[in-house]
Amino acid sequence: MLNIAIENGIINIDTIQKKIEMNERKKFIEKHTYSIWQGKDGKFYTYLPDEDNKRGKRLVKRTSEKAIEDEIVKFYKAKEDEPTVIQVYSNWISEKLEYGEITRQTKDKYETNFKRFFENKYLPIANRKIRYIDEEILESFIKTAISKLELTQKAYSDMRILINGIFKYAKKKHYTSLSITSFMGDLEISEKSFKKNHKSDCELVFSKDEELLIERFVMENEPTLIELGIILAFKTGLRVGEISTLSWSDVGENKIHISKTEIRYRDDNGKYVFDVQNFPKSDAGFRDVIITADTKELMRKIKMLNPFGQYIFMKNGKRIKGQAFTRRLYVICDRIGIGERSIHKARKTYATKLIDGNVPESVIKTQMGHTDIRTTLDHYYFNNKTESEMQEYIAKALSM
DNA sequence: CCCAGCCTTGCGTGCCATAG
DNA sequence: CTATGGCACGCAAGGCTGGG
Repeated sequence: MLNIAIENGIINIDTIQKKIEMNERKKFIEKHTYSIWQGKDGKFYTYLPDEDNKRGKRLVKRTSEKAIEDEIVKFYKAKEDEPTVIQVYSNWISEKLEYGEITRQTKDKYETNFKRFFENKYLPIANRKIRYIDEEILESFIKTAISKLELTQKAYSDMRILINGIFKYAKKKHYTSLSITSFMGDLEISEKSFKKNHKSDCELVFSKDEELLIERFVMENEPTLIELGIILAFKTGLRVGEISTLSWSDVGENKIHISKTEIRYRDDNGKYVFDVQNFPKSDAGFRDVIITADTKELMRKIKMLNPFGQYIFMKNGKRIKGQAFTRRLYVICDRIGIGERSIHKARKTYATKLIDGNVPESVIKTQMGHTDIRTTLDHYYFNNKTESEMQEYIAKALSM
């Protein structure tokens, strides 16, 4: 059983902080081989190793036992070469990067996650020596983060990846004896402790009417490239990263070939780099998306605005970034008085329409670029019907 | 679990229309 | 002619979600 500093059911962070310090302190004092004695003057004495001194040690004197212990702890702490959590973390991560086990984008992700979880203001452990992190501390660390940082399940799983990675690496290097695998196996965390981000269906897709309003709003004025790109998203279900990197050579008579996507990572100076990656999000992402007659018409309109560019969607000679589409869609939603939704919701709307339209699953999978139809059904299928439509469907079914 | 995208927000800047 | 303010986009930073 793990012990945890809990008072009235609430983890006491101060207690845990003290415990970390106590563990460190105990360790150092045990390590100290010279004895501590009280002299006739009532003061406390001990020796500390000192290579500069002829005797190889120097005598220290303090007025209290605690003060002399403080001095011992300070001394060994300064000499301490045992790594902190953050040091283990960065060694682990650079090793992984070196071996090509993770990509640059993942490193970025881990970096922000590490800051978020391990350097949080409630119970940070980044700068603690990893050897003194025991199971009790670790459990408090995890539970504090979950409750104070209001983590979702997903966020916790991100945190777990780091914890497992760091502690497995630390054990391999003999920085700690703690077995993270068995610790995690024993750790019980209630699903209830996680924050849920519940979103209703109408926040996740557009209804038929809303899509119509958007299209009308765009087409009634002089549509810009960005706006036409938004319409394209509704008509093809493409990811925004795919739209923003389309070239005319990708567009065929009846289909659009998807082979590129927008990526972002930090360069060595920490600056963000937006780039075009010559393969889509997943292998299934390579695909030919069938387009209909009205989409072809749309493509003609787009071509008139930028017929010769390297990319279809360009402004001032530069590729338009994915976020420009999302922003513009927000504004359009505001203008026509419907709830703001991102362009990715156009993809979900598209998928919902295909499913409701009884399109064969194999076709839906290809159009969406999914390897498994479950992905589409689980994450892209929502109820975007109005109440009267729903009533109609149900009435029809009941009368049969 | 590992990976890679998407989402949201703040800020800077250039453009444009309009007010002063 | 200049100040001002809205708008749209780029850049950053950090959080969330999807995919195999």
